[in-house]
Amino acid sequence: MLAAAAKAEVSLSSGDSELNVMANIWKSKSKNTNRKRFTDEQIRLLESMFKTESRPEMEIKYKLANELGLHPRQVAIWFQNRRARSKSKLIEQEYNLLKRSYDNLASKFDSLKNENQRLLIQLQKLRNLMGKPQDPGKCSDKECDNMDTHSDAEEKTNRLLDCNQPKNRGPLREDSSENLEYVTEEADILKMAEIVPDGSFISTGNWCSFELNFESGGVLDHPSCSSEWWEI
Amino acid sequence: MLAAAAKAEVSLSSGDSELNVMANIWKSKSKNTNRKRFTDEQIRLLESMFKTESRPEMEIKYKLANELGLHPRQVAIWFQNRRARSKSKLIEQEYNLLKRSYDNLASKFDSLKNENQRLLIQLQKLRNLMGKPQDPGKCSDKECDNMDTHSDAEEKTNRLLDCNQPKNRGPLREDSSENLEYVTEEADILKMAEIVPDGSFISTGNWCSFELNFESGGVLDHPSCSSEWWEI
DNA sequence: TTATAATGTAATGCA
DNA sequence: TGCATTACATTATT
Repeated sequence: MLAAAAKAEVSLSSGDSELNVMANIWKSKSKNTNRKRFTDEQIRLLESMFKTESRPEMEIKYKLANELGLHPRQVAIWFQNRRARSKSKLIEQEYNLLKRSYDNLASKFDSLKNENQRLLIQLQKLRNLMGKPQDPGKCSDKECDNMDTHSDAEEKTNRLLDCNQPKNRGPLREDSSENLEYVTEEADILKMAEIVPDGSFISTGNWCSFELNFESGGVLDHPSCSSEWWEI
Repeated sequence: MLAAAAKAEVSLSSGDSELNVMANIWKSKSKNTNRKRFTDEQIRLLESMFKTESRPEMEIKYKLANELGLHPRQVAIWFQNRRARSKSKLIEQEYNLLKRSYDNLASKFDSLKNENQRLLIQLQKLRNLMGKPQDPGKCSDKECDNMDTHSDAEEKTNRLLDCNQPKNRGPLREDSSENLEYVTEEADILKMAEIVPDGSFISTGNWCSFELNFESGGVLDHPSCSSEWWEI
């Protein structure tokens, strides 16, 4: 036995088959302590303890160990592993939560786009009804600008959305279909907007560039303040 | 180091209860002694193998084991553990990806909301420009007034906002009911915007009904922003 | 120094 | 074989 340990030590530097030796040692150990897999009873108590206190004091651990016929070390390790497990589970939960949130937001986004389109149509119809829609002198500068740049803004939105699509591979698989729908819809909206005879379509540079800015998320800590981008 | 190992061995032969043995083993702060870790060389080869094939054939495993001086079983287990590791890493990656996607979409949603609001305002302006806005039968009493319509829209969106505010801090809250509310919301807005007599949007229930559910939690999160309503 | 959180890794056992 | 679990190691922190 002692020879075996010595051999392990020696083979450390050789870095080869000492693993076998160690494996044997372990096996013999675990044969002695034939307690892989705690019993249900043990698990139950540990679990209930974990529920109230995920990181108990030494004393409690000792008490637990005593009650369960385990070594305090085993109890401590169990708690460690348990914490790790619960953490990784938490991550998964948060992922699912986030996923649902995303889907929800996506559907809202969709609805909002539809509404936007309808509003555009309404605007179109209204403008058509009024033969000569806007006379520049009448409306205040800003409002007038809004009017004139309406389709412009729309186009910006389109571009925004369009360039959103390719990089929006985030929400995994099924999202791609949504993206396609978005694209189609946006194209339609764009067509609608193009009907507008005011010709205020200014293909200003690519709005995608602004997209690239906030990839790290932190930039948009105040997303509701982002209204400036199309306010131009 | 060798002394430590020897100590463990001795306690084994002394025939103590196995718990004491384990205790001694633990206490013997096995510094470098217990090197069950594979060699860098071994890891390297395994790793490079894993890159090309994460679940190799039996034959390959045997060959690897032979080359590395490991048991085939060890090699198989290594691959298994390696796969598990890479999987959990993948989950984390996907979470981050999804998170970015969410933020991205949220900002787009925000922009879209702003534009939507703008469109509403424009519609209102146009309507005001036309002396005779809508036929009374269609629109509700309040909406037919000049800017009040707009205010109504704001109010509605405010409610939408309110129900969303609580989860403003992060996408971590469940909000399955929001969709329904939003749909109603949209319909109302559309109704408001509806001036063309196609009669598609007959008035539904009153939107006031859902103003009671939500506490305005995170409204103060972005006090400086005028876009609080329409907020997610 | 001890203790332990956090992370990684080898191995076990069951379905 | 896949998966959860046990045990242990390593590193960093206090």
